[in-house]
Amino acid sequence: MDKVKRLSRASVVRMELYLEVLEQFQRDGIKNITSTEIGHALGIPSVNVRQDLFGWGSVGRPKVGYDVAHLVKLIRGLFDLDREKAACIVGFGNLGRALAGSNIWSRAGYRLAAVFDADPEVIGTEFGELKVRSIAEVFGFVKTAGVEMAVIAVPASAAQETADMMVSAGVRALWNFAPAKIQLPEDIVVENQSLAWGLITLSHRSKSEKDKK
Amino acid sequence: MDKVKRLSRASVVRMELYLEVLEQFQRDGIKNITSTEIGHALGIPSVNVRQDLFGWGSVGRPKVGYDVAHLVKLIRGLFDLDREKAACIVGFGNLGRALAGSNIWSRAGYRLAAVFDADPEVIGTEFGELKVRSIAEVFGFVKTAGVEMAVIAVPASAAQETADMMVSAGVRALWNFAPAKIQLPEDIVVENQSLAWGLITLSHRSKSEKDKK
DNA sequence: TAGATTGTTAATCGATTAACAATC
DNA sequence: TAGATTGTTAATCGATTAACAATC
Repeated sequence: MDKVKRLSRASVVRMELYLEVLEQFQRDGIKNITSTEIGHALGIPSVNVRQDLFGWGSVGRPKVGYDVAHLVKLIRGLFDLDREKAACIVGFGNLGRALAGSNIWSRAGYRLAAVFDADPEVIGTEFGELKVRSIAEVFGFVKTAGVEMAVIAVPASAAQETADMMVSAGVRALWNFAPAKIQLPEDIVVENQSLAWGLITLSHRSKSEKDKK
Repeated sequence: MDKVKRLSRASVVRMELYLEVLEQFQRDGIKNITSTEIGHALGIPSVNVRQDLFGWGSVGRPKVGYDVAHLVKLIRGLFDLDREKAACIVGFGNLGRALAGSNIWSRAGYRLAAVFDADPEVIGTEFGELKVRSIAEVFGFVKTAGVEMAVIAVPASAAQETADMMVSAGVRALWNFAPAKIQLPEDIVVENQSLAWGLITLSHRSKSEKDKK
């Protein structure tokens, strides 16, 4: 078995930040950038930047730095941002609507192909170019449209059931906003982004900061 | 200086999950729970649970496990969830609305005290019991209402400026949804929850999963 | 050339996992 | 008592930081 090098999770988070800085530099027409400059823009040590980049095909020149365009291409490739991937949202409440209306999709290479809801009142209403579909259409649609990823924006009580349905319909990745732990086969990618957890973490960190004094 | 023990970030995330499991057990009227049961419910090893709990005043009895109510109180105390803290949202677009309408606040001990926006069209409109206020009111309101935390739900281009304003108005913690790195004094707590980053991470993990095969 | 910066290995640090004695 | 489970220390693992040679 080949030993596949893997980006640590911390590294992934930082790389996303590098990408933002790099694209800003690119827009400004700057051709080269040093690890020191990237680090400075983000408030992290330059060695951290170099270590993250090391081993992924980065090519930097001493005294000059890295080629901005090359680094952008490298990171976008690593993250698979340049391939268009079809996604859908399940649950069209406030959160589903907020996500549908945001501009995050294209930036990460996703195309929002469908929106599903269980509420007959909501089904059939239009949102931009999308029409809200019934949950009943999931199986057919996911297969024909080649949907790879589903956003779980349903109540916690329906999260597991919804996730199971999407996976058996053929979806390989889930972005879960329900405050519930979802159990799925290991080869399904689940990224949890429960807002409740974020808020609780914030409460904890605020308290810790206060306790310092 | 006293050496203050700190929860690692990973530990914080797990503790939030424990709390959910514990409160479920509590609703079911179960008095005791073992680390094995908690671990099993979440798919993590029991030793991990015990190690997280160790040193924070947990009291378990061999063969019996931990007292559910005691553990709940312990974690809620650690996270400061039982004290009512005033919060506000800045930016009342789709995301701000989704957050305002969600039920996450009380769970983490926050009370949504105000909503601010810059758009004259939006200012003055009502949302539940809240009226959308003008940004101009921030300084007065934060001080009199004792607002501790602000949600940054404005476009990335306005994030830094908005954050600076909130901090100088007296807010000590920020929950930042803008895909921008905000630079602030060290004693201000910033929790980043940029949705764009989550989506990019998902793209990366999907690709890694595919590459395994 | 001298100085700055990368590439890479080694050392440190912190978190997870293993081991096991204490105890109910 | 025997067995299960906690509490706690030690070992392992992985990520961060330090060090420094290579090189532009």
